[in-house]
Formats: sequence, structure tokens, C-alpha cells
Amino acid sequence: MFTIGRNTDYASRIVLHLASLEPGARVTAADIASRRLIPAAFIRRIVSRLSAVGILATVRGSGGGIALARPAAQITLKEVVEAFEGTLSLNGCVESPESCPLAVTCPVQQAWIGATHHLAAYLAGVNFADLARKTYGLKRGSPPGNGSAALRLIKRSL
Amino acid sequence: MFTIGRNTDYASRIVLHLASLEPGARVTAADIASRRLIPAAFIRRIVSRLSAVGILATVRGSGGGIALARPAAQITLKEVVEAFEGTLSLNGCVESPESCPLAVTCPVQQAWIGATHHLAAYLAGVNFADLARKTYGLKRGSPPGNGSAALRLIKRSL
DNA sequence: GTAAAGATTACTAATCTGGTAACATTACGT
DNA sequence: ACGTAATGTTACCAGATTAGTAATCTTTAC
Repeated sequence: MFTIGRNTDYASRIVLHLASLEPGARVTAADIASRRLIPAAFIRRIVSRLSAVGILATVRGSGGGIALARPAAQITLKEVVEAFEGTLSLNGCVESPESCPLAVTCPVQQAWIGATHHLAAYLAGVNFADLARKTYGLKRGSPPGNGSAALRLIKRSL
Repeated sequence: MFTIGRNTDYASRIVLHLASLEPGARVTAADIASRRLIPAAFIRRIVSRLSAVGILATVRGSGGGIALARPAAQITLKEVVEAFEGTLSLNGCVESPESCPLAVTCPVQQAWIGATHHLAAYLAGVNFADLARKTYGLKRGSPPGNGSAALRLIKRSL
């Protein structure tokens, strides 16, 4: 079971959170931490990374905070993943074919490359405006398994 | 960069090797090890696993060896991957949604699920008969970057 | 100048990974 | 029966990675 790391998971929650607010809204890291159940100390590093990559824009100092650097529709899940996992690559030989001495005749390598591209294309097709819309829809539709503390937390944050 | 593990990589080479031989051919682990550049000690555990999962069939004792348990066309890359990585799941919440307290309202979870299914479908569409055919084609076409020890090794093994 | 915010770095404990080795089991041949 | 050739199983190790914590630095509004 190869999965994305916690950082990537948290990062996607953070971006989703910002995408769910009014466009241009700016909030503090501590705020996101409490509402999205992410260890506060983590947020700083993650946000720092996301802003270095151009996904978030931060303002330092008192009164500062965090916002999306671009419209949510222009931020894809692929970008967020790659910010923490590096360029997508299901096997080492996808990035550096020379690392495998058998590469010249290896058809499995082609399969890894194909799978990697497939996955990347899918993730590139997911943008956070669409994702945020789905969350928002919850408030109107029939709320599933209502009443949990977590659910109330999220709703309050919107 | 989340990648498959070495075990999975080696496993795919092993299955490919067997798929490249005449149907039903049986060879020893040591033989595969030397021809496919896999640490000999590794092969046993990997083969053992692959046979437990029903991909390979082994015969113990003197004169024994390893063979495909089924026609290569019926063995997919997904099976091999899952034998070592477990059920495909790009994030923990794909397997066990209850593990994330925010899951009820989390649209990103849906994205992870979608991406996982997409990837799984791709890998399920790759079978080793097709892969082996591609290797074989090398012997006829114009050999690229010829003359390497590795290449000669592979050719000899076919 | 002080307090509020993000930026950066260092550190730890736990887990995972790749790899090695030793030993156990099975079966064929003589 | 015994020896040998083969797979099966287990234990072990060193290094890397991961999740998480904490301390400190830098910027900025008031």
C-alpha cells in the first residue's frame, strides 16, 4: 500500500479550506489548524512550502495570514501532491531510466511510465474550486450522518 | 515521490522473465536471480509471496523450480503490485474512511478514491503476455544502444 | 517597542526499507 | 537411507524516512 504522506494530506485540507471561503479571504494558520484538525506546528511548514511553490500567498506580521495565491479553479490536486511528493513517479526508473541496467529491454518500465502519466493526468483534472463546491453542496442537500462534532466544526468554518 | 517498493519492482521482473519463456517453462530462483540482476536472497521471499497469492507455482526439492501458475495473459500488473503493496489506496481514508474525522464532508477523499480506482484500472489492464511480447520484439527490431552486458544477458536468457 | 503573525531549523521516537544470513523443509537419485 | 538440490521461513541489521514537537528567528501592524 503506497500512499501519499501526511504532509500531502494536510496540505490538501488546507487548500480546500481556503478554497471554501470567499475568494481572497485570508486567515491565520492557527485558525486553519483548529478547524481542520491539523497539528498547529505542522501548518507552518506546510504553508511555507505551499507558498514557496506558488499555491498560497502569505502575509507576515501582525494582522497577516494565509490566502490562495490564485483562484481555486487554477489549483489542481496534482500541484499540491507534487509540492510534497516531488514529481510523480511510480518507480525509480520512470524518472531516471539509467538507474536500471535492464531498462533498455524492459517493457515493465513502459508500464510504470504509462501508469504514472495516467495518474498525473487524473490529479491534474481535479481543481479545488470543484472540490470546494462539493463541500458547500452539503449544506443544502440531505446531511448524512449528522450531529458529529467534526461535522459541526466544518460547517461553522464555512 | 511515492513509488512502489523494491519488492514489487523485482517481482514484476520475475514474472516478466517467466512470461518470456515458453509457456509452462520452469526455472530455478538462482537462474532468475543471475539473469535479471536481483539479489539471490531476495528471490526466495518474493517468489514465496507470489506463489502464495497464486501467481506462481513452485516445486520444491531437487529438480524443482518456479513457473507461472496461469497463462501470462491472465496475470496483470495490478495483481503483482497488490501482492506486495496491499490493496491499492493512495490515502489512508480510501481504505478506512472512518480513520478521518472529517471524512463526512471531505470532497478530497472522493478525489483520492477516484485516483486510486483510476490507477488500479490502468494496472489491471496490463498483462504479462503483452509485456513479454514487447521484449521479444526487441530481437527483431533495430537494437537500441546495443553491446551492454545487461542487454546481452537478457538476450541470452530468451 | 511590543505583540502577532509567518519562516526556519533542529531534534526525537517510531516505523519502514533494502538487504543479508541462517536454518527448515521438501523431494529426487542413487 | 542418505546426500544434494531446491524452495520456505524466520530473524536480524543498518540506514532512511516519517510524524510529530519544539525552539528560535524574522517581519509587520499598532
